[in-house]
Amino acid sequence: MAGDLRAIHSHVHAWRTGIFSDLDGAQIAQIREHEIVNDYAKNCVVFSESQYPKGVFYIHSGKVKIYAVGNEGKEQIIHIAREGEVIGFRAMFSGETYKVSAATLEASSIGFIDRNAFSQLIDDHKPLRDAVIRELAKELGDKALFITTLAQKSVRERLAYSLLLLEDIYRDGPINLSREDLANFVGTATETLIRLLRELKEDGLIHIQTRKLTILDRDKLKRLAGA
Amino acid sequence: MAGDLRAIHSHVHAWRTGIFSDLDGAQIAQIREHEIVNDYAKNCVVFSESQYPKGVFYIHSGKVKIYAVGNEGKEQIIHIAREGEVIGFRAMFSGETYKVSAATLEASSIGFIDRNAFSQLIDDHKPLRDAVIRELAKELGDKALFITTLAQKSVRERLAYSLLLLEDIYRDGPINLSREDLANFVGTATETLIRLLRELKEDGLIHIQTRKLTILDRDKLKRLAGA
DNA sequence: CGAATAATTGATCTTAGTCAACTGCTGTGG
DNA sequence: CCACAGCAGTTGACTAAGATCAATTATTCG
Repeated sequence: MAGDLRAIHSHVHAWRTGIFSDLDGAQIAQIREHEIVNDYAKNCVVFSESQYPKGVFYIHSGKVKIYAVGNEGKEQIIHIAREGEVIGFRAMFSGETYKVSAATLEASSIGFIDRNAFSQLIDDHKPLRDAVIRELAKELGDKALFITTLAQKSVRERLAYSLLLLEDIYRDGPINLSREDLANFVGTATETLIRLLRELKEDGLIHIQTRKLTILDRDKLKRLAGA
Repeated sequence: MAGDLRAIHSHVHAWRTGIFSDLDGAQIAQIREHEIVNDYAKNCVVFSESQYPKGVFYIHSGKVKIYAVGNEGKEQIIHIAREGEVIGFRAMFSGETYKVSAATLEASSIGFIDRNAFSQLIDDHKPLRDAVIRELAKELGDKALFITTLAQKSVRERLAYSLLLLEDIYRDGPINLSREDLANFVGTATETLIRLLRELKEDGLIHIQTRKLTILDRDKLKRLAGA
């Protein structure tokens, strides 16, 4: 019973974030009609580069990495999506294939909404449409910052910046990523990442328990990431 | 008189690119009613980071760099816009301040369209709305590639890739940028950029005439830019 | 309990950034 | 029209950040 309550709570919460946040109950019910929910294990591909998108994905629970693969096979993680986020609509709107892939970082429950249904919903509901445009615009602003950070900052600064981003994404628990994924998010080699993590630990900025990272001194990290 | 003809021609052409490309004559006329055109000299700021957007800018002629300034004052050029492009709508839709600045790279003629007028146009014209969403989505895909390139490729590869992008932007003449701007586009130091340019010249891939760069061997550049 | 996979460490090497000096344009006023 | 100031471009020497390679130790999972 307690389990059910938690499930319901997280469900309600999820629909209150991201681009669906402005919709009322009736509209959400309408979306639900077109939604097929699937459970994904850890490390499952949700969609893959160069496919044509057939719809969008709504994350009910779990975490999904959005990444591009460079031509030496190295992943660059562009974004980590959490519950409440809709993913995969970029390509749907551009009319192109996916330029990125998506894979679960942990067991996740993800709904699929057919592209026609979603297009229809967007045409019919101005708030949803505005939310989609706002979301696209916001992400584009985020990417400008990401590009600048990548181009101008040292790996150490980028790591600090990334940890702060990740703390928000993993807001209800410790950051939980493989060293490789973390390195691919920061944009560095795994070995370099490990060395820098150790430095941060020795300086008392973070706590490390194998895969689980906790931030201890947010202010110092911010200073390290910025200026 | 010949001057007038050229002006008209370039004008007509400009409206045929970018997000306005799907509009018919009547719709363009309607936009024109709300447009104020200004001439900008070289190196003029069009809009600036942390301002609140009051509308969007339509480039009739000229080139505009869109850039972010890192906290050591170094510019990172995110995009170079050419005639036909609408700039500054990202921030307008996100409801935030500009996250980037825009400045002319050469003398340019740029129209301003008030935010209310533009919003109205978007709500009224589904094709324009779709074009805006498509454009935002497309740019987001481009940024994913840009991020991956920046994170995984050497400066040499990035330079090759950048030159190919720039060739398309400067499609009607040689690439014409200061060494500093080019370096800030590639994401490297000016000195490094100069050394690599010389190598490309010595290998016969490009031709250099002070500020003007021409690509001689597109295929080799593509190979250099990476698979 | 191993086998497989992930994490860590050390040593080495390369790339690209920084600093400093110098050259060569460009445009402006005498 | 030329000189010169100021800025853009170029070059060299040096340095350091970070990648790569190779080996070793933890973890995890069947």
